[in-house]
Amino acid sequence: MKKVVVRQSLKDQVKSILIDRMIEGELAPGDRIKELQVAKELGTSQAPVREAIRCLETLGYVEHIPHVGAMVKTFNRSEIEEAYQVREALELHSTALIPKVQNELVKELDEQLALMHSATKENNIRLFTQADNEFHRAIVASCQNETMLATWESLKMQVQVIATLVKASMPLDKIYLLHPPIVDAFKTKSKERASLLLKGHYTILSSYWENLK
Amino acid sequence: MKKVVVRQSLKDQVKSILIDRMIEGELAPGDRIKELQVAKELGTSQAPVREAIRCLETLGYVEHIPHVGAMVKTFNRSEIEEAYQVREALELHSTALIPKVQNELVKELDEQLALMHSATKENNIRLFTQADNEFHRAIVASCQNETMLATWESLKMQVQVIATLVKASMPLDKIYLLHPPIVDAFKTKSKERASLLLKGHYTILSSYWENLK
DNA sequence: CGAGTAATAATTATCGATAATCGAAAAGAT
DNA sequence: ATCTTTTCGATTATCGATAATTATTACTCG
Repeated sequence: MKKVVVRQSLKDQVKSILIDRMIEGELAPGDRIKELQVAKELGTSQAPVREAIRCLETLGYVEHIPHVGAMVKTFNRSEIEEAYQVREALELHSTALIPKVQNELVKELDEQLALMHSATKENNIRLFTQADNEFHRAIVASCQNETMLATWESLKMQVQVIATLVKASMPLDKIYLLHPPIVDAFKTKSKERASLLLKGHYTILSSYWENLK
Repeated sequence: MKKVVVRQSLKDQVKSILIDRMIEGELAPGDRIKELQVAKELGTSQAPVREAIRCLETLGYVEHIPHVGAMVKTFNRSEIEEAYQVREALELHSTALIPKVQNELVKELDEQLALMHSATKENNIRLFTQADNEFHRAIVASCQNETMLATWESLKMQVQVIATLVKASMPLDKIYLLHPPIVDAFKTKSKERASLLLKGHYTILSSYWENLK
């Protein structure tokens, strides 16, 4: 892998740093992000920080109120449910759009399945979630529609929240078991069956989510 | 209607002006947008213009290359096709999600149907496209999912392009005729049938689009 | 004591100027 | 003549400072 000179704009660097802080939990939902404060910490001026924040805003990571400021976004129940429904729509249609099921896809699904399986044994929610995400992402990616994939990825944050919450209360092995049949359907080139199973997968997870009150 | 004092940030004003220019055709796809030039024209500094452009970028209206500048986005064939597929996915799933078909929806669809009909007679593509858009928007809106609607609307620009092109070559009355059956299906509360017809509508339009070469 | 109002502090929004970067044109080398 | 290097103009990216706005506190008057 070539390591070319890194020439990243300050805006991009600030953005990365802020995202990292969110992942690490240093920046929790509801926290204020003050432009000048961050600028001072990172040794830049206000401008790049401001741009980075606006960028995070469009990604749906922060909420911005004019003349007041930005804060890390907190998702309410309905926003999360909504995002999940959109995600389902995209995945089901993606499945239908796959021109011809490639071995590449099946291979990727099998790999993520294995990762999910081992994460289940260790009860590692973080690892499980990651593999789960890659699993579903692979399906969307395989329909060769960049716009579809970009749209799907724009829901990442909301799905992250629901995933963590559901997985904390629903045993990982139960979630895991929803996936192998889907791969089997793809292996037999049966897109219709895969689509149905995927739909069932969402129905079951939704009902678990409903009971989380 | 109350007319409260309008206090719009410069960024928002610049954004509106630039969008207007795009609609009016003063800013055509491929045109450069130079920050300082626009700032001078509008009598502001560079900063608000810069923010406005970044905003348009995330809306997908302009393309921005670091250190080079922004230009009005031109969509290529595949981007347009892709957006159309995503839109189909969202509309089909929205139909399935509608909890109970409300009279409100049917009424709205009927209204837009009438507008499309009169636009057909006058052969007014602009008016037809607008009604057509509202028709499909109403379906997505009726599933009560704000995220779904926002996602759908994010594809506006690409769909605008395909709509104009297809309608220039396919007679409006043929397009019009695809819609009444959908409304009928909703009237009889048959979501499954509506979904199928909607799918057929997209299949037919896609095939027309394919032949446009 | 309490409601309304003025002063204040904190923060964003905007500005004008400068630095960094890119693309094209000019100059030089082979 | 062609390719590379240098220079230059144009434009974006960043800076530090100021204006505008909001939220908070302190204050006045009944």
